[in-house]
Amino acid sequence: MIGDRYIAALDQVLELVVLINDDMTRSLARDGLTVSRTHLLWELRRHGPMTQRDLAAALKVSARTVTGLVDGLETTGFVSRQPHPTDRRATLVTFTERGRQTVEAMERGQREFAHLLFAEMPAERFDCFTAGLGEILTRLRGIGLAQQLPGDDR
Amino acid sequence: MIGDRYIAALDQVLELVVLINDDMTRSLARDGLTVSRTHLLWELRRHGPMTQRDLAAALKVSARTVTGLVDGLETTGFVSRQPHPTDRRATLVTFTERGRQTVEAMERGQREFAHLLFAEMPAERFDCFTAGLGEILTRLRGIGLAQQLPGDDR
DNA sequence: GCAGAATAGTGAGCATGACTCACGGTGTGG
DNA sequence: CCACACCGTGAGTCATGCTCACTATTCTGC
Repeated sequence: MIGDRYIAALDQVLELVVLINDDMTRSLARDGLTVSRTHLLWELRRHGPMTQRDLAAALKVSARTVTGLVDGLETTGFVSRQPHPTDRRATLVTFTERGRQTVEAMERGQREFAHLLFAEMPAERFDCFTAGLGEILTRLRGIGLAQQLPGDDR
Repeated sequence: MIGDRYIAALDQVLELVVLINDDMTRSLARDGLTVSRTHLLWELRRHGPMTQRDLAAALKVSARTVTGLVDGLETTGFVSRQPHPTDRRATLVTFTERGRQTVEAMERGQREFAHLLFAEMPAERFDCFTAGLGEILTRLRGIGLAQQLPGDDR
């Protein structure tokens, strides 16, 4: 049956999801980080200093959760809270030197990881793989939105 | 720079990981399940009734965690605890009727999902995609073990 | 210019899932 | 038959997530 090949392919995709997740979690733990806290650092890297409110929106998480994440990152010395220059209600979350260096090191690590995954792959297969991946992503983004609508909007 | 294409491909893979994770979490929540509890149900599906100790080993999780997962699944009526026929220390975790039906429904859902992802993809691209995916998985399995050794053995 | 609405952050309290440590009940090998 | 190993779980901890309530501030509309 042809559908079995699809099942097998989906199993492969799911295994990939698990392996990537585990690998990330493990390597982050070595830096004293968690996945959620790293997402926050990444967002900070992309946007520069941000208010916690903006972080909550960017991470699609409640404001309260951001308070907790920043608490943790502040305790472990990756970020610091600065007063907002014009809005005394808000705080600006900024990198410490250690935080900045850690994120830069992670970027280098990611580059190495990408190389390790793809560098030895024949160019033709790489192109075809990314094409297939892109097609799946497009499809997933579509149904992802479709499935969100009935249950919860947001 | 050629490495940028690898980075872009890795970004795609990471986006896939996130999308799949979110999709799974959402659809499981509709059934009153979580990812962890579903892993347990899956293991039960593959092996039949199991002791909690075996479940802990299969899920790569502490025995205490399994107690909590089974507690939850028992409360929501997916599994039940049965006395072990020969070892009075152990309990056998078995499906309830509802649990069995739910898992079977999930299997059908997975089949549909695989179809939805791949059925419209040209055969040639599908073959090439799965080939690339397989290559990456092989590589990841290798380094996954390699990376475990220095940090933690286990 | 000032009252009331909206916004920013956080305390309190809850659920889940992961861990360790300790402990009681049970099985088993010497 | 006794010491040791093993099964499950209570107790306590940590990290994420949530909501609700509250304070402090800012903005708006009259």
